[in-house]
Amino acid sequence: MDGVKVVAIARRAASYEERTGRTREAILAAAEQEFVANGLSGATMESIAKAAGVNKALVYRHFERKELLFQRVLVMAYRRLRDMEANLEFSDDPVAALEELCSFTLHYYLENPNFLVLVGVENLHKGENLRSVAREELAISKLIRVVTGLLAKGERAGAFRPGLDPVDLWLTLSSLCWFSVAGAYTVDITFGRNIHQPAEAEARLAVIKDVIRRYALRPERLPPI
Amino acid sequence: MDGVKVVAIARRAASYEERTGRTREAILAAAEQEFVANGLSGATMESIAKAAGVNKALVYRHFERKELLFQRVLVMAYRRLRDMEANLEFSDDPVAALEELCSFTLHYYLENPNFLVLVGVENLHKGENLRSVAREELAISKLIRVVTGLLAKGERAGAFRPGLDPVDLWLTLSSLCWFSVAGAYTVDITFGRNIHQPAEAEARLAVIKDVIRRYALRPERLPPI
Amino acid sequence: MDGVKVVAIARRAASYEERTGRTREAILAAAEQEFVANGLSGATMESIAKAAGVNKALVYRHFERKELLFQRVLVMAYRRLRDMEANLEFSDDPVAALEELCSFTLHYYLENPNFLVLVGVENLHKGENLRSVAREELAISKLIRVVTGLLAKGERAGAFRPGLDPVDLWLTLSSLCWFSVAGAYTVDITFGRNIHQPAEAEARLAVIKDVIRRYALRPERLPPI
Amino acid sequence: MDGVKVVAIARRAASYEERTGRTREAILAAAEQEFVANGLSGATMESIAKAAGVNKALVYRHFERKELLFQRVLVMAYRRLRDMEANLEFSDDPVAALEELCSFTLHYYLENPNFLVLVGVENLHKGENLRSVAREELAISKLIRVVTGLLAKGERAGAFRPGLDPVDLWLTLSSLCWFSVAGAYTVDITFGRNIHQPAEAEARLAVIKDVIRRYALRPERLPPI
DNA sequence: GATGAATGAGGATTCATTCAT
DNA sequence: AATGAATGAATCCTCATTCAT
Repeated sequence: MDGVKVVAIARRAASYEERTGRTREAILAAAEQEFVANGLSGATMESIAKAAGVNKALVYRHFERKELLFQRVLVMAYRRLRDMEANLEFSDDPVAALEELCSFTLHYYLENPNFLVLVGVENLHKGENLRSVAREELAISKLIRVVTGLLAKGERAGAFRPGLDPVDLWLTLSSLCWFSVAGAYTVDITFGRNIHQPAEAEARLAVIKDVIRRYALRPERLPPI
Repeated sequence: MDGVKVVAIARRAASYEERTGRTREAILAAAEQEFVANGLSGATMESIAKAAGVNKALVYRHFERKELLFQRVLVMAYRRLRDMEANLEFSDDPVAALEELCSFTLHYYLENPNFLVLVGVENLHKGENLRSVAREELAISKLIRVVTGLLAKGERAGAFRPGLDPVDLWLTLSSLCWFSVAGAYTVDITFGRNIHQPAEAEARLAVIKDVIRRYALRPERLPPI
Repeated sequence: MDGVKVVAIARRAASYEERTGRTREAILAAAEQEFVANGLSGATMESIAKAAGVNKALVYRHFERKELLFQRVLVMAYRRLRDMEANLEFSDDPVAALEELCSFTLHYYLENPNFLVLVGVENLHKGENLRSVAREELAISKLIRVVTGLLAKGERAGAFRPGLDPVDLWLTLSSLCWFSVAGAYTVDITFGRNIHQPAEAEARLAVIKDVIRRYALRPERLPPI
Repeated sequence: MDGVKVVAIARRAASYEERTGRTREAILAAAEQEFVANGLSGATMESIAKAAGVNKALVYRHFERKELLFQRVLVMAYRRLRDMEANLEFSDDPVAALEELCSFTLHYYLENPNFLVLVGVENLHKGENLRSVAREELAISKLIRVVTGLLAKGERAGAFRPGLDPVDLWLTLSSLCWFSVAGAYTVDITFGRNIHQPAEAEARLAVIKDVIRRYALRPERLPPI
C-alpha cells in the first residue's frame, strides 16, 4: 500500500547477465514486502513494480504471472531460513542445544514475520503455489539433518529418550513457535498476551523450552515436580 | 468458487422479525462458506449474495460493509467453538480428561477448517476486524474456566504439576493442534505428512497427547524412559 | 476512434424494464458503430461505453463479454436486412423484379456498409460468434421465401429457366453486390474503379443485373448478341 | 495461434547480403502466417519474431512498423497470385479456357485463404496500407492482359459476345469465387452450405462456370432452356 | 546485423458500493 | 425489507516500440 522503493539501487550495470540478475533481485525483494504487507491478492503488480523501481511489464517479463512471482518469493523465504538453520552453532550440551533451537526458531519467526505470513498465505491457498516446486529447492533435508543430529547426540549422552522421531519433534517445536507469532493478534485480543512485547516473548519462550525439554528428556532426568 | 446456494431455504416466512432473522442467517452462512473458500478479498459480495439467495444490496442493508460481514462471521465461528468447549463432558480421570481435550481440539480443527481459516485470515490482517469486538462476545472466559477446572482437578489428584498456568497450557495445546491443521499443506509438501489422512491424524494426535501429558504431569508419574 | 455519443438521449425512464431496454439499445447502437469503425479487436469496451453514454461496467452487466456484445450486434444487423428484404415490394414483371432485387441489394450494401463489415469481421473470425446463434434468430427463411417466390413466378411466366435453385441464385446475386462493396478499396487501388462514386455504382449495377438476367432467363428470351 | 517456427531454417548462411535476404524471407513468411491466423491486430510482433526464429528488434530493423510489415506481406501475396495467373496455360477452346479460369480462381482462393484474408483485412482497414504501394508492384497489368486475351480470342471465334469489358468480366468472376470462400463461414451457418467440403466446392464451381458462360457467350450459342 | 532488456500506454474484466424503485 | 440498475476505481496482463550492448 505504501510502496517503499526497495532495491532500485544498483541497476545500470555491466553485462546483460548482471543487469538481469539485479533487476530480478530488486523485483523479488519488492514483491516479498508487498506480499507480506498485503497478501497474495492484496499485493498488486503495479505496486510491486513501483517498489522495485521498474516497469510493470518488466515484472511480467521476468516472472510471467503473479502466482509464479509469489512462488519464487516463497521459495526464497524457505531457503533463507533453511540455510540459517543448517549453519547454526549449538552448545555441546544437547539439552542446551535443544533450547537454543527453540530460541532461534521463536526469534527468527518474531523478527522475520515475512516467512510466517508467506507460508500462512500459501496454506490458505492450499499449497497450490508450492506444490510445483522441486523438493530440493526447499532444502528441507538440511533441517532434518540438523534435528536428527541433535537427537542422536542427546540420546547417546543418555539425556534424551531413545527413539524420538526428528520430524515429530520438529513439528512440535515449530508448532509452538509458529502459533505464538502467527496467531499473535487474535491471541492478544482474546487472551491479552502480546508476544510483540519482549517480556511476553521471553515468558513464552520459557514455556516452549519447558515443553520441549519435558518431551525430549528421559523423565528421570527431569527435576522432581 | 461457484457459490452453492446455502441456506436459501426457509425464507418467505412468518413475522417480519422472523423473516429478517432468517435472511441474516442465510447471508452469514453463505458468507462463511465464501470467505473460507476464497479468503477475505477472494470472496465477493456478489457471490455471497447469490449463495444466500438474496440481492446484493440486501447484504449491504444487513451488514453495511464487507469487513463488518467478515467480522460477524468470525465472531460466530468463535462462539460456536467456545460453546462446544464449555459443554464438553470429560472423564473423571484428569489425565484422560486432558487427552480428551487434545483429541477434541485437533478433531474440531480438522473438521471445521472454517475456524482456522477465518482466524488465519484475521491474523494476516493483524486483527483489525476483531479488535472492535467486545471481549465477551468471544466467550473466552468459558474456555478458561474449563481449562482451569481441569488443571485444578489434576493438581488436587496429585497427578499434575502444581502451579500450571491455564493460559500457557491452553496456548501450548492449541498451538500443537492449530499448526497441524493450519499448516497442513506446506507440511505435506515439505515433510510428506498429510494430516488429512486419518492414520496420519491419529499418529499426530498421539504425539500431541504425549507432549501435553509430559508437560502437565509430575515427572514421577511418567513411565521411566 | 472518435466516439460520438450515440443514443444517450432518453434514458431516465419509467419502469425498470423500460430503463433496461433503453440502456440496452443505446449500448447496441454504440457498439455497432465502434465495431464497424474499428473491427472486433479495434473497438474497445471503453469507447463503446463512452459512446453509449454509460459506464463500462454497465456494458458488462448487459452483455457479459465483448464477443457476446459483438454477437448481438451482428444478429441485429442480420435481422434488420432480412426484415427489409421480406417487405420489399416488387414489380409484377418477374424480370423487372429480379433486377429490383439486385438494385436493392447493391444499394443496401453501399448505404449500410455496417452489415458488410460486421459479417466480414465475423468471417475473418471463422464464424465463431455466429455459430452459437439459433438459426431462426437470423431469419434466413424470410429471404429464401422471397427468392423462391420470385423464381417460381418467373418460371410460371415462362421467362426464367426451370429448376433454378433459389440459394444458388441468391449466392450469385449476393456475391456480386458483396464484393463490389466489400472489396471496394482494393478494387479501387488495383483497377481504378471506385464504387463509392455514384456513376461507377450504376455502371456496376448494370453489369450485375445483366449477369443475373442472363443466368436466370431462358436463352431464347435474351436479345440476340 | 502458437507460432510454428516457419522458415528459421537456412539462416547462418554465406554472404552478408544472402544472410540478410534469408532473414527477411523468414520474417515475411512468419508474418504472413500470423496475420492470416490472427488478423492485423491479432498478430503480435512477438509471435511473428518467434515464428521466424529471430529477435523482435530485428523485425523492426527490417520492417520499421507493423503496418509496413503487413503491407509487404500483402504485396507479396498479390504478386504471387498475379504471377501464377500470368503463367496459366489455357485450352485452345475459349469457352473451356474461360471455365478453366473460373476453376483456377476458385481453387486458388480455397487453397490459399491467406490471400483472401489479407485482402479482406486490408479492405476493413479501407485500403490504408495498400494505397502507398506503387501500382506496378501489384502486377495487375499481367492479369488484365490475360483476361483481355481470353476475351479477344473468344470474340474472334464468334463464341463470346462482342464488346465485353475485361475488368467487368474479371470483377464478376472474381466476386463469385471470392464470396464463396471469404464468406464461407457465415454462408455455412446461414444457408448450410459448407464450401470447405469438396463436393460442395465442385457444385458451387459448376454454378459459377454457368453464370460466367451465360454472361460471356452469345445467347444463340447457349443450349435452349 | 543481431540480441535481450526495458518502457508506456492501453484494454478486458471485476468489484465494492450506491441509487432508484 | 427487498430488488435491479448504475458507477468509479482498480487490477491483471499485453503489446508496439525503443534502448543498450
